[in-house]
Amino acid sequence: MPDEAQRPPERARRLPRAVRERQILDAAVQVFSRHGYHAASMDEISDVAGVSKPMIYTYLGSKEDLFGKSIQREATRLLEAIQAGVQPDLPPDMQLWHGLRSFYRFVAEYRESWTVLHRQALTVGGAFAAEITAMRTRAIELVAALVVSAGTRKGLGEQAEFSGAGLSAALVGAAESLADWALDHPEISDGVLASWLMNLVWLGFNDLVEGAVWKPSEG
Amino acid sequence: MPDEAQRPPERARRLPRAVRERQILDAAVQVFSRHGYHAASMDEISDVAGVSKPMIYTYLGSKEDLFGKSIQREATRLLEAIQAGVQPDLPPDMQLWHGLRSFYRFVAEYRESWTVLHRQALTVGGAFAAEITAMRTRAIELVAALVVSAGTRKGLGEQAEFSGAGLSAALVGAAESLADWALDHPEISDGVLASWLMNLVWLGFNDLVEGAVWKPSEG
DNA sequence: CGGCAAGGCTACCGGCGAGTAGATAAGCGG
DNA sequence: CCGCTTATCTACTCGCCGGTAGCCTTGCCG
Repeated sequence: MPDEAQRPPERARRLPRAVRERQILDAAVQVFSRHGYHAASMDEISDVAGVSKPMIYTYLGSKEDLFGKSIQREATRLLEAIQAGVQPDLPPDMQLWHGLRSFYRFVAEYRESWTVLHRQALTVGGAFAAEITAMRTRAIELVAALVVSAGTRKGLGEQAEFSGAGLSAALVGAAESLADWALDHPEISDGVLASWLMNLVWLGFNDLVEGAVWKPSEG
Repeated sequence: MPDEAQRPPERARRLPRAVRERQILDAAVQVFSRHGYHAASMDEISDVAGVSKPMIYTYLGSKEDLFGKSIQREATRLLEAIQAGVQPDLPPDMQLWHGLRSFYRFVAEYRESWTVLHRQALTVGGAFAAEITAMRTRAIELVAALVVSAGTRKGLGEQAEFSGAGLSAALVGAAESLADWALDHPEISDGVLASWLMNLVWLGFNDLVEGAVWKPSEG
């Protein structure tokens, strides 16, 4: 089979800059998610991307730049995925439910994105850690708003408002931890995962053992 | 002030091996918790410990050995702190309550230990990550046992048992996340933190907004 | 008071990996 | 078909850091 003439030389087919940049970012996310920032080498990233090292430097700058751009792209993806699934005019519990489902769908589909954001980004001190922490804080505040909203809607917002920040931090942590757990149990659907969390935090264990089960009232 | 004669020469006072080993481990935990495994340098650790680099190698072995021993010591401390606070003959909710309080007390007192265990240990692939993951899994299973025990005690263990693993993972994640949050809010006592979690997971938000509040039934 | 084990140090090696210099080739405009 | 822009490579430099060789020194023990 004379396929050598047909298939152009395996490596280094000339491609427009934008495409190469995307490939490099893909490779970077993959390698960073596997080894973390410090243990990842530019050589391995260039290997995975299928280009040579200088390309990375001419297109995307230093290792730190590259990491920053990787983080930024994945963070944007995550936020957009969640925002796409949430409808702001629904009641708080339904908003949370849809947000959680979108979140777990994203984690399942882009597990490397999630890993690099959740685990690796904090291990580089400085600006990135701050950026990630800020993003996480926004998420917590968003959840806190939902909680307070649900609380005041039923009266007695006092207690809920007081401990809202801490509780929301705990809830976000629970969601993240369950996401990690779900990576090892891909057979569990995002709907089930979200339901577990809703039962855990919205109804609570006590209601659960008494037989009450929360489930989406519509859609 | 003639204090030079009284105070023996600042550096390199001769000390027995056991003491030096402790100092080096203290320094290692401190530096590892600040920079993570890869970004930490043996030079900085030796600086902080107040000894020269070869001492570390003669006493505690390679960088990886040193990290392993640091992890091991801190993990043991954490486990002992928690076990010291828990009484196995109490009902499940009280056991969880006391365990959580001990946990938060430990994190507040040894924040560097917590950081190195929680954040940094996973960034070194291989044996350490596995060890830490195993420890965490044991914690999750322990909590799961409590949950199932509480569930069957009230009848209807079916549902609780089915989702117990995932829920426990979420609960442990919530506890960890709240611990991180508490690092930035040292004015919140361990009792309050533990109470929040108990309300979150044992009674649930729903009961909370309806006015019910869990509190320790004795001591 | 002398010797010797244990404590401790300075000064170095070697490799790995970030980052670069400078050459080469492929396609597009004329 | 000619050149020039842009994509791309090979092959290097250089500093940092894990790890070590060899030497000094303190103080206990007889």
